[in-house]
Amino acid sequence: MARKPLTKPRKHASQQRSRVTVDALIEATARILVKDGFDKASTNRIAEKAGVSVGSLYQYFPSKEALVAAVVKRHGEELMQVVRETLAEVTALPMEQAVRRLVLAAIEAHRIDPELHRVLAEQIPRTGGTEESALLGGETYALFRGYLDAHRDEFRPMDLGLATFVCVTSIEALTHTAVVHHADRLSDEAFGALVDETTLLIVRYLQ
Amino acid sequence: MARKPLTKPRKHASQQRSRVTVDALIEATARILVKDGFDKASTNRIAEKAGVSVGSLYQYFPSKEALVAAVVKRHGEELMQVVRETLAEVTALPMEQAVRRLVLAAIEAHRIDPELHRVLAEQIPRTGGTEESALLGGETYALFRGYLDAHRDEFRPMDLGLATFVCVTSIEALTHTAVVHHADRLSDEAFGALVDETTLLIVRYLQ
Amino acid sequence: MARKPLTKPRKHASQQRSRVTVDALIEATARILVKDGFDKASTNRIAEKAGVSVGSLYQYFPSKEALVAAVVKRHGEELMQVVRETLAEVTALPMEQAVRRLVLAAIEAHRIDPELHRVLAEQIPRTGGTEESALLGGETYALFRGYLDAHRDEFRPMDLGLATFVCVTSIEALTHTAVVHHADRLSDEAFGALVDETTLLIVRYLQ
Amino acid sequence: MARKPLTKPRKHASQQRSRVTVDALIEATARILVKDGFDKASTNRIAEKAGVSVGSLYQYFPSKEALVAAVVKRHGEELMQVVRETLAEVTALPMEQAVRRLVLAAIEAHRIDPELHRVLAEQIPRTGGTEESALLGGETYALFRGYLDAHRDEFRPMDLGLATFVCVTSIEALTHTAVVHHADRLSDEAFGALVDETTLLIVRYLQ
DNA sequence: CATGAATGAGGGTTCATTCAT
DNA sequence: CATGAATGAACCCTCATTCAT
Repeated sequence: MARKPLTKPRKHASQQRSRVTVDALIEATARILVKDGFDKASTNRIAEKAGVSVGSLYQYFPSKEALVAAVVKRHGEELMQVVRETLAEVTALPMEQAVRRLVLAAIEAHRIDPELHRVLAEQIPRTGGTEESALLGGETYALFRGYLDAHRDEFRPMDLGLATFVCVTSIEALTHTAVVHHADRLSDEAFGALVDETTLLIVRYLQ
Repeated sequence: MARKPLTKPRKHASQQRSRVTVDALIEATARILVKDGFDKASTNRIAEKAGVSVGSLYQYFPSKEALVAAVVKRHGEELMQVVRETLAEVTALPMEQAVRRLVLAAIEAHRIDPELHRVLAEQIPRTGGTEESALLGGETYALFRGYLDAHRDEFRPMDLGLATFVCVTSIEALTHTAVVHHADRLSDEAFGALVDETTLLIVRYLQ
Repeated sequence: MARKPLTKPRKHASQQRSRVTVDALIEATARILVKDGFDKASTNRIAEKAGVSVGSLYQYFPSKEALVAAVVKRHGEELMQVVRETLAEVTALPMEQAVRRLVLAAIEAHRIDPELHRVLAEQIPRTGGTEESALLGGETYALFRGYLDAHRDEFRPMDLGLATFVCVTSIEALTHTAVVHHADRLSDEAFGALVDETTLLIVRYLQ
Repeated sequence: MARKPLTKPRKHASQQRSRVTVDALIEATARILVKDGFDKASTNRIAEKAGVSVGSLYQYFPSKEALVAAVVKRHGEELMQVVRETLAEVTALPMEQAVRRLVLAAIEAHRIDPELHRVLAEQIPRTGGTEESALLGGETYALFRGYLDAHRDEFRPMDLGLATFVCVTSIEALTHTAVVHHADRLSDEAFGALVDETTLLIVRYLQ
């Protein structure tokens, strides 16, 4: 009956069995979210698909929201993995190449699980406070800003925070829209062209 | 017996009384969407807030979805109003001024009802096929592309379709994110700076 | 999305607790059907009378129809029990005695639960295809025809199928009408007379 | 709101316009009953099909039940018309011919509107008290009994009431089942054979 | 810990009936 | 009298959550 909106996992799943169960639940949730959407994703179905009982589900997650939050977190971490690695590789590169690599990384990130990305981006009742699309964690901003800061002398003088916002938001939007909404209609060349243009957009903006 | 999810209003509400009721329902839906989110917006509550009975609600809208679709449509038309007017005014202007005006218009459009805009953008189960956020109707693309086409000689040679996509998507994302997610944290100067930067982004890209 | 009217029970209720619940639900449905008729029999009321929650009801039956179908099935099986047993006992008997026993069996069958029989016969939206009043399953025809076939030499030459139809339909109608509609007005002697007459009707017809 | 179960027409529809409206309503009800069944027959739809407003419907009939009762009454009268005429014609005929004519009349009566007959017989919540299927009014019994009485010397001695019950019920059941449930599967010869058999059944019984 | 039967509030929707126009 | 917008009780059904086993 009571329906408290807890959002944190219940336990840290130290044991092996637990870990497996938790993963199965998160994965099942992701799959059902993709197939049926948030509203139709019922905890009973999730538990069933995960091969455990509803009771077990509630052993590890205090609420449906917590489960979804875990999916968001997991997917977000996969995204950040890509972003982090790319930004590390890119530090030494000249600007244009760096930007191009970043754009490619953004596309790659969106392609990890485009369907899931879409559902999470579109129909998850934002659960936290300010959340930057939740999937893009402030870390991306920090990393990118770090890059800009390190290469400050290659650019025109600018407000770093603002420039970061402009670049990150644009790249995110362009790659997201392309991958998530137009992937089927876009040929490889078209994607290539998009990368060129996006790179151009950012490079000219920063110069 | 199949039950198709109708999305069209049930009657055209030609009479006065009807018109008022329909408007009240759409408005109530918008308000409740904002306050409670899509999932918690129940038809009974909407009807109550609109000051009519559920029965009346279903006299004018065949389903909850149709009601929400009407809200999307109404809001979308308000947005398009702004976009259309601005693009008309702007045709004769030199590029930089034109772009600046467009960016301002985009902000203005997002400020019509930012809370509602956010809910519609984020948690409305996309109802149609491809829909570009549904709020941005293909018309925006067409209009902007028309502008680019008319001013082609002021720009570098480019793929018009692609350039339109890049510009529209970027402007949308930047203004949307700023207004919808950071409005409270942004001073007027900050907004001014954002307009400057966005304009710069687009202008340099097109030149 | 289409929503097919399921008619099969949801799970086979193998466990003890389940079995009890399922029986309670079927019994409650039967009782409410008798008291209020089909239209007024609501799932909530049925659940309440069965002493379980609506949720439980839907755990075992996917729809109201399925529940009613279960009642029909249960009652039909009780009827067939009587019919089957009687026809087995009767094979060796001379015709008149056999027919008399059959008529008595028909009355007995209708008396199992006359009120329920009436509602089922009268107001249950026929759920299957051709359904012979659904309560009388084709089996009765087959059994009776078997009897006629085995005793063929005692009768006049005739179309077995047609004769079966005539006999079964007549006996059913006479006993049904008597028990279901006139039980209160009929004395025991009157019933005795009815049995005599019905037997006479059939015997003379077959000779 | 209030839902009183009145059953009598509201006015006698003396005026011409009224008569037409009332007929249209009854006819519309019959058609919708056939097409959608009792549960799906809504007063709004009936009114629409009849080409009048719901308001007008309630001007002439105090409730949905009254409307259905009127349909039952009208159909019942059409049946009785046939029965009455036939029994009048038949008085002078020798028994076998008389019975054969009666059986044919019963078939004819069921063929007036078999679909409607079926719905009325099967799914109309019996609205009155004892009602003999309501469609068969006691008059049939009286008329048939009259015939038996008049020809008493041609038959064996018998309880007239009981014999009437047996004959009327059997003929009704056989013709009803044949026409309403097997009409499509029965050839003309099959119907002929059925008439022969039914006649035989009754004649032998009475002799 | 796991299980899954049980719960019941609440959701979307329909429809007989009324009543202001 | 006719109209049809409005009403709202009631219906069927779902699903997050609990708890006895």
